[in-house]
Amino acid sequence: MPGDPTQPSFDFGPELAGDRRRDPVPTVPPRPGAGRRRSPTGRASGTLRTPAVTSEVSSPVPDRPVRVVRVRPDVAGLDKCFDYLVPSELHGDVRVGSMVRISLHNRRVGGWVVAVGVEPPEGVALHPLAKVTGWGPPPELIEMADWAAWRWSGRVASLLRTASPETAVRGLPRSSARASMPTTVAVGDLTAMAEEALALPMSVLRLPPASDLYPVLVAAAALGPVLVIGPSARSMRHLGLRLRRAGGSVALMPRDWAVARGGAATVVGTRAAAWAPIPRPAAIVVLDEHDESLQQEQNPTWHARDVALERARRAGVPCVLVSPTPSLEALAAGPVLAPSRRVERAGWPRVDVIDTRELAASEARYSPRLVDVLRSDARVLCVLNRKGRSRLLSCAACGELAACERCQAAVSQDDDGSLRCARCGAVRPQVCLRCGGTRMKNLRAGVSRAREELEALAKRPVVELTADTEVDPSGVGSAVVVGTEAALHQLDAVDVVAFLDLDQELLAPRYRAAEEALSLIVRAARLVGGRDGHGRLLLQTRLPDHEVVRAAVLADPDRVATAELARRRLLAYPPVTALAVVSGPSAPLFVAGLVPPSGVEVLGPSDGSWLVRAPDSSTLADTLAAAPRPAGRLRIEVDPQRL
DNA sequence: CGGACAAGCTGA
DNA sequence: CAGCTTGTCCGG
Repeated sequence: MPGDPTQPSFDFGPELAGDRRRDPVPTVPPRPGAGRRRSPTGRASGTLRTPAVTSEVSSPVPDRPVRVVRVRPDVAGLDKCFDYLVPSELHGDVRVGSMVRISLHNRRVGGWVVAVGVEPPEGVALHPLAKVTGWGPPPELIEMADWAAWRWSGRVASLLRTASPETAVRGLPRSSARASMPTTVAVGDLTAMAEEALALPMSVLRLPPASDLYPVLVAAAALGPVLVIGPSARSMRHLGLRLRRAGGSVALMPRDWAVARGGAATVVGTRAAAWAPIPRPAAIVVLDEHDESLQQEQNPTWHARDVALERARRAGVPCVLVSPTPSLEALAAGPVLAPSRRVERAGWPRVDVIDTRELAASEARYSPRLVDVLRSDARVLCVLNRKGRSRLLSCAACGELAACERCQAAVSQDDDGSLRCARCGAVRPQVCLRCGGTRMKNLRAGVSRAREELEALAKRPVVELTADTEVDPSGVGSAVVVGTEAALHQLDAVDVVAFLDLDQELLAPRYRAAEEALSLIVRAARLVGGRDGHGRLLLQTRLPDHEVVRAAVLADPDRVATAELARRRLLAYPPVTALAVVSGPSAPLFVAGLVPPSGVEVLGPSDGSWLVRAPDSSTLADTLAAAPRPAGRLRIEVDPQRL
């Protein structure tokens, strides 16, 4: 296939050829809007003399080739840029974003060209670049990395690494195919909605769990080379391949980095694809925007949604956040488009709520309704978010809770029956510390224990599926599956998902518990399908009127959003405010250097960490950036998912 | 981060 | 005081 971008003929792409022909200075015109928001401040500047850079770049002198470039080294713990000479034979290969090797302090290290045509500082002997490794992120992403480092109080280099190819890219594939779709399948209402969303600068598209998102992808791809991000690698790959099969030019990240950098493909990928090197996206779409895996766990804790929003804003292109249950952050960012109530309801499954308060104690854990389902031939997944045999025990004789003799934390039961403390790791035999009794009552069964009990009730095999069990999900066959939420990721489709103890999710001591619980229900809903199928969710709870339960029953995620926003206002939690958790050995020193402006509070320490609360993320970032960074280990978690 | 170099410690 | 450890500084 001649135009297939996945089988490319590699050469130096049109961009490079053009540079050679027209102008030896492959400069990037400074975008007038780049400084609109408060610019990423200070730490990165080092010897930067910005005015000189700007004037150089905006009025390139043709007969003065690139002689000096500014390079950001890929060295952890060094947040500074340095200037280097470009040997004349490398002029054509060096542009903003290029990956190079430099000698720094007698070491060879990698780095990125962040500016060209730099006025070198006086009195410093410049070294030449050691090597041009290959293509790197486009200039917009070099700027985005500065912004994100400021926004999440992190290191620029770590973000540039995310935006860079895994192996050196010497040339870009010649791409003759156009990125847009040659043919469009008739897909009805969803296409119209997606087009409506794409006509707005920013919008939230609330589509129920059972929706096929392919029409959204097609509608976006019709605009040109777009960037589409979602949490699950499998489903993003699937969507991308569908588009490719229909004739679209598709780059699957991270594998097709070079194709994406070529700029003529629809770019599809997971979280890191928010940094895909597509030079001029026509739009950015984030699927399942509510999913917490779109946020990076390690520092800097950037969120793909926020990166996408900022990228789109800077490029002046539409950004669409798609989710069955948009986060409060998304709802705060723009208008919501949703299908009719009829259509939205059809895309959520039927939900049976079992009020366990009304059941006899013996039936509360496994309700008669659940037992009926277990004894049918339906494919059933039981979700219980507790691993092991038991998480909370009490003495059968005296009722004393089983606690750790060393640190008093609640202990849980190992598979061999001994009691283990999750906090300090102490292990002791199953003996009551108060009365010496040796029989324990399970107050909360873990998955292993539940498996045994369910098998007795179901009268058919029950298999356990957690993040660390080695069961091939396809080999489960007709067995009932019991597992933690990991099972919701591993299985493809079932008839019934039963939450054995939804209250554990609803009452979890985390400020996002309600959103997280609804997110789990959405996952479950995807496994059982929409209302028109025969799939069902079964929720065992003592809180049948909780807004999460009501939202699932009524297919109305807005109930959670409304209740949750009121709570966040009351407690001054995000997105009403912006938070950062500061911890680590150097935290006391860092916190001492903070100068909180009015409206910013520093709370703590509690367990060795501080909480910084600001009215908005921009103020938070400015406050954190203004404090000196002490040496030593320091963790600054901006936008923590948990507190 | 990690190399360079200086200051501090140890043992004969 | 050689030989080593530990700490601080700085990179173009």
